[in-house]
Amino acid sequence: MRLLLVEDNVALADSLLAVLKRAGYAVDWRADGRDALLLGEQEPYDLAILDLGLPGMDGLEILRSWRAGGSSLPVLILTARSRWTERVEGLQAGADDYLTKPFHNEELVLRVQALLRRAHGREPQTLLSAAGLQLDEAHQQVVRAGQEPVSLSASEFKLLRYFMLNPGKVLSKTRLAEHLYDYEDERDSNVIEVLINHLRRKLGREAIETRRGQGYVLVGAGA
Amino acid sequence: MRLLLVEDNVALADSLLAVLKRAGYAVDWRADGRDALLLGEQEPYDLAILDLGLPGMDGLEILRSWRAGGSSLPVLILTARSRWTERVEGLQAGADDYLTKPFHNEELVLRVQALLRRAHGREPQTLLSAAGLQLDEAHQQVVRAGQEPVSLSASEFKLLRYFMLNPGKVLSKTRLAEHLYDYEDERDSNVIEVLINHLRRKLGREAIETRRGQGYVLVGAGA
DNA sequence: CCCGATTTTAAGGTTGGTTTCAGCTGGTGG
DNA sequence: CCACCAGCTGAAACCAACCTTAAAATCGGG
Repeated sequence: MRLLLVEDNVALADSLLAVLKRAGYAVDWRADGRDALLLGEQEPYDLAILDLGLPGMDGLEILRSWRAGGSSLPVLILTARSRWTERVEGLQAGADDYLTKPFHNEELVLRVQALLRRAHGREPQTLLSAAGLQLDEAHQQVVRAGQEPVSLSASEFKLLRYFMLNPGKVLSKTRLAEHLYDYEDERDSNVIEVLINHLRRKLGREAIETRRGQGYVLVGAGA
Repeated sequence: MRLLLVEDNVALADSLLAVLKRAGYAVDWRADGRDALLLGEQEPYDLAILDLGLPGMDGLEILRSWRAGGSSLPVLILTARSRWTERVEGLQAGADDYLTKPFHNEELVLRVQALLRRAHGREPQTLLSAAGLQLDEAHQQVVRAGQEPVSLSASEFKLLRYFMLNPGKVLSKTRLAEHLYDYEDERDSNVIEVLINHLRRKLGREAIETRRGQGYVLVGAGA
């Protein structure tokens, strides 16, 4: 699967590139609107992710130009603003989906998957792999190299996917909770600790390391 | 794989062409019925997609003419109407499958794949089978290995077919609803649960497993 | 227009994942 | 060496997701 990412903020683009590549996509990145316009016309991408508010040429213009040229390339729009009219404008210009910043990386990956599935027809093989684990979205289970598949509950799955999208990174309990409950204000509870416990039980004690006072890390399984 | 697309609506044809090409097929497109008739007789296509209600010559006539000439070219019919009698008429004329507009691109590609697989002998003839079940498109029935056929209502059928096209995969209620009601926005209801209940009643309780918070899976009938 | 079949809504019961809780463990700084 | 506190863990309580049934709305054929 080849994606085109059009985003002028370098830091954000870097992070998105990493996330998308880890999710198994081949991604090209352009910061300039005109470049992107041409590239999208010439190369056979499966999907484009388009930021609005670009230098050189606005995202909506690019999109309209592609559509005018008869392209049916699936397009996911990113924008900082969340006004309802903007959303409508984007969809009218021919966008297939719309995501407002800030967003969770996971949500981006989910939307990309949904769009590819819908537009492209065939279910892309979605195996997210990191740290000696393979996460199978289709079957909602994990496989440790050479072992039986382990089935996970909904929140265990969501948490593990977050870890696997950020392997080797220390993730604080606050951040994990925010991810799990979409910005809900923090309660005084140890839910995360319990879930971590469940995951360790299913994946092996050593899979997730504790960094006292900082958070947790998903570590590579030996290999 | 060479496909022939016969469709007079230019916009729709464009979009279908894009989708099918992206799915890896070489597609020729004809808008006129007579052209298509000749082309289908002369060229060695692997499959034809035929719209009903064409200028020049109706889709059903083309199909009947091909069949009269002894062709066994797999044919997938597209139509705007959804009446049950039409469906039967199409299948009796020699169509191999039948798809009513509007439909998801995803579904079109899935059906094309299924038809090609079937035609190339990799699957038992004329029946979609998975998980110990066989789906009889012509009669809207399912057969469980070695048992009486069970007839299904339209939506039960549609849902079950989606399950059988994705055996072993976890399908969320949202996704099932999207598939059932082509793009209609999500209503707050338990239709899917009720339908699942009906299917379980007809296929056996264990045929569909529930993954709490994630969706449902069609499981193989124990071998 | 009427009748039977199908689809949708609604309501109450059930269940298993989620959350809480209470006691425990072990690292850390004084 | 001790006290403290972050994190661990088993089990109980809770609640949203799910199931089931039945009645109401809708559809399709005659």
